[in-house]
Amino acid sequence: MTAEPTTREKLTLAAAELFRRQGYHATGVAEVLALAGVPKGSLYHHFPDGKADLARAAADWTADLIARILDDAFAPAPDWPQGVATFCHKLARLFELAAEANACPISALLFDGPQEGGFRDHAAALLDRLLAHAGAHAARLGAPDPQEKGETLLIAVEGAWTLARARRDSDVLRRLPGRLA
Amino acid sequence: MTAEPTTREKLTLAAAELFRRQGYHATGVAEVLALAGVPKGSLYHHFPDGKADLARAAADWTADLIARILDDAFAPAPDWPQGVATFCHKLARLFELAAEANACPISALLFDGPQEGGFRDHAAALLDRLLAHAGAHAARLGAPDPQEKGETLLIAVEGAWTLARARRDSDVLRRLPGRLA
Amino acid sequence: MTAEPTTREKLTLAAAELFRRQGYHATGVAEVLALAGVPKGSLYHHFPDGKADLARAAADWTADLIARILDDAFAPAPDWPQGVATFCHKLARLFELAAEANACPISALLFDGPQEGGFRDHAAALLDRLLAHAGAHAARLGAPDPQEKGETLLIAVEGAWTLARARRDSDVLRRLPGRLA
Amino acid sequence: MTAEPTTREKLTLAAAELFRRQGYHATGVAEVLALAGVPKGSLYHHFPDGKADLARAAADWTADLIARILDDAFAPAPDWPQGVATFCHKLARLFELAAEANACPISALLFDGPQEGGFRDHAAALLDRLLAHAGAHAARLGAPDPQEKGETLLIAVEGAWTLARARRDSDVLRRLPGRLA
DNA sequence: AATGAATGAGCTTTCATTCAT
DNA sequence: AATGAATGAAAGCTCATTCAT
Repeated sequence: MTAEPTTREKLTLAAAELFRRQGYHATGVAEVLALAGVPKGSLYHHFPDGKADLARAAADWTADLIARILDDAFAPAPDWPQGVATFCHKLARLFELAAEANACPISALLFDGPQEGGFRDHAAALLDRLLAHAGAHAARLGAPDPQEKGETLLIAVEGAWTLARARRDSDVLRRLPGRLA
Repeated sequence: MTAEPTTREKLTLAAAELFRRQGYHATGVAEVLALAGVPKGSLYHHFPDGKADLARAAADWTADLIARILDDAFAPAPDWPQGVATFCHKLARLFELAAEANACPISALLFDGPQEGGFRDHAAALLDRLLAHAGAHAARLGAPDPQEKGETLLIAVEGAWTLARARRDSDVLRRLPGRLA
Repeated sequence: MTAEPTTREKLTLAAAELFRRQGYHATGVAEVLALAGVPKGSLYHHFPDGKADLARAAADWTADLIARILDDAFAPAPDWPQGVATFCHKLARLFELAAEANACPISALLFDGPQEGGFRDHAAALLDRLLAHAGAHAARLGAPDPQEKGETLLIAVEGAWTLARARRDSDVLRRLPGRLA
Repeated sequence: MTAEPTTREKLTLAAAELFRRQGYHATGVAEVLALAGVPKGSLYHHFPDGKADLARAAADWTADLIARILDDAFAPAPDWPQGVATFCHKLARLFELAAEANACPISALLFDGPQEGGFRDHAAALLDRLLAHAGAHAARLGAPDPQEKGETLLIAVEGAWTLARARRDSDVLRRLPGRLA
């Protein structure tokens, strides 16, 4: 039995979904409210800074999602390369979930947001946490140069998602481990 | 002797610059006109479809720029890896030119544009032309699997630009050849 | 030993302060609640008609304040002119209390309030009471034409406060008795 | 044959009228646009800072109006007191023009406006110009202490308008010269 | 009596575009 | 071809108020 999500959660999820699919600037708060099923006035009760706050919450939520996928892929892995392979397959499935306009969640959360406020620094901090997270898995699995391993994984995944999106083909992500070898 | 750029060229350049730095939706036509130094009413003579036309012209211009950089890097190269190294260094310099908010020109032109019209297909075609271009250089230089070489280069460069942007550090691009080896 | 003010008193004081400083329409109920340190939901228990009620209470409180200042100035005065002089000096001190944006409390309470409801008539009645109050002091002190004396005092004080405010200089009020002579 | 007023003039006049009658904060830009008969989008072409710009323009227009009334009253006057009398009668007529809610144009333009931006200083400068204007007439007519004469006139007129408004009686202004004697 | 979430009408402003000259 | 005024839909946000606990 799943509890009814709170208004705040509904808004965060709707924002994360729409900002990723359409981008921050291409998405209106009215769209977010409609998808969340929440009336206009409620937004500013939970997110006093409005759309910018929504972007922060969506970025946080997305970073948590990626961290969880990293853990799911690497926790049971016997070594780093097999963890990478599992991670890429999981991302390919994530890619397929949103049929149209699959912006990479990581890029989307990092680079499209309010220009004012500390959004960019906040996003950069989230990325650093993700890189540290990946690096920790690499170290635990005994990979040499664990921090660089994490960075390389991120670079590869970001680039592959871009090509997958242009081609509308999730297999670009699935074939990524082979390309890296 | 460089001729005074035409109004159309001024608008295209300004649009390419701003769309890359801020994104299509975050940029207003008024900003483009101001940067181009062109009066309000002129836009629709040169770009009858307005902002969407501007996006197409900016994407074309950017694709030409990347193709030119590819040629400059690979034409004099003795083999594929050395061409890759030169290309990455040239991109690092391009990255540094726009001090702030360095969106990757390739990603920016591909994914942020008008949702209507054939923009997305147009952008995908531009990317395919760039991949073919890179693949041709790989073939000419005798690299095995030339088409895949081109794709891998694109993936690596896209991902590295992303990390470089988050870190605000062009060296991520300069160190990319070492990482690929 | 001063008792802790009631919620109603806290709200009235905060409203009187803010309505005078910024005007009724420029002040949000949220601001009043914040200054009073009272939670959102409490307002409508104490002031069922909401903001309009708050305006009435603030006007009443302000009228009482002015009446008290009149009494303090004129009760010990040997004659009308000396009472006027004391009153002007007391107002100059009141002016200085609120460093910025010193709207005259009398004007503020009279003319900026809800447009509906009997607010305007209520405020006019308060002013008449103040005029009668001043007139009574004039009569008691043996001034000729006591009612007109009260009116003239009000006119002078209102006008002087206006100039003092524009000049940000309380001395305009202090020099008023000399000007009247 | 009066020329059709420009859009800018229509907006300025409508704003001056409504801001005086209702106050700056109680007036919506939509009301101004409706009274001016101008579509929404045009406002920001002529007044880039929107409502705040409108307040400045309305204040300027009102200051010019008062200066003109001063000139009309004092230019033909044989001495200062007779000029004052004429001026007060002209103001009484102005008072009657706007049947309801007759805020004093001078006070309204000075004290109710945007809180940010240099509005307050701008308004204070306008008042100083008006005071200098009145003082010049006093000097020309040979009145002693001409500058103070101007200030006293302003104080009296401001205060009298306030009482006239509360009483809804323009005669307060007409009787002002007698009171000053 | 007290509380914080909920509510939607209304606010000012920005937008890409069109029109008249 | 060039220009600046005009246009109204839509944007993000604030508001006083009501509701459920």
